[in-house]
Amino acid sequence: MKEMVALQKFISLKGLRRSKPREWILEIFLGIERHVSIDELWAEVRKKYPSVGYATVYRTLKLFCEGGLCREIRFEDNTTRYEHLYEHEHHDHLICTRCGTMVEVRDDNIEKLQNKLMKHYGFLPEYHRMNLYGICKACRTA
Amino acid sequence: MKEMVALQKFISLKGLRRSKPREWILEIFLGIERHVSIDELWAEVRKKYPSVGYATVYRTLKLFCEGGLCREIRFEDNTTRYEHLYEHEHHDHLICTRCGTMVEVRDDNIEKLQNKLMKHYGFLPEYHRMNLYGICKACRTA
DNA sequence: CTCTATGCAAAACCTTTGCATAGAA
DNA sequence: TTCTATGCAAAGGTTTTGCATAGAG
Repeated sequence: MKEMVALQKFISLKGLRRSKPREWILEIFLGIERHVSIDELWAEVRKKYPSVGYATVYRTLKLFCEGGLCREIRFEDNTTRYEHLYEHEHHDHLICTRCGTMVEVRDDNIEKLQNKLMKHYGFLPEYHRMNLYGICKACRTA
Repeated sequence: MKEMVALQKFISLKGLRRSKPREWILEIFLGIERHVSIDELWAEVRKKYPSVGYATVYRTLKLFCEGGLCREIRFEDNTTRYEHLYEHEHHDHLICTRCGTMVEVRDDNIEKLQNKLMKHYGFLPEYHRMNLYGICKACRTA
């Protein structure tokens, strides 16, 4: 898949070396659509490739971030998670405070106003994080 | 001050007890307008009240949060900080990626769109966190 | 008196690193 | 061969807790 190509390209570019563990971790990571923590990803990787160590997953995720394949996100509940980034558009999150469900959203009007707001305060916009918390439909009708 | 009254009220309500350390910590906390980490606050508290322990500051900040006096915020750079909340309006942050300067802002149009967005996805809005990152004027002209 | 609050130190976590060995190029 | 990558274990940080004592009600 194209992410694997992007990874190998990035690896060559940096003068690093291809390796099986990196390919395995990317394969498993891409197969999970949720945002995963290192622990969760490690557990999943080990199911199929038991030899992989925690530190490798840790270092590999950092490498993926550098290579533009994923993004680290820190939530209010003290957890650090990683989400797919490669060819994914920028998006924000709606998070259910009951069940934890997360929906990726994007609203161009909000984006515009955010940039306008930054400019108004003299900032050159770079990026942003917006998490909207509430109770999802399923939880409200349950 | 009114925050002190609110604190004592909250303490009675919960069947807890008043104490000097709690008053001291609140006094120092309110005197700092920046967002502080536990360490920073502890250092400031000790300057005036050397007997106070780290764990007390830690537990007291949690208590303040419960009592609606402060809010814990976790930033992308892995730091946990606390900001005043009592009778402070909701606000978001503009953060300079060069110097770390933080500006508190509020944009009602954005707020409205955020609520609209949540409702569109079936969420009952509760609260949100929005951090906009960029380069501030001072850093750009420096 | 009774039960909470505190300070200290240690435990529990999570993140990051050092090092000897395996593996790419 | 020469470096990088890996797994393990241990080190670093930070957050949280246990416990004996002080203190509030």
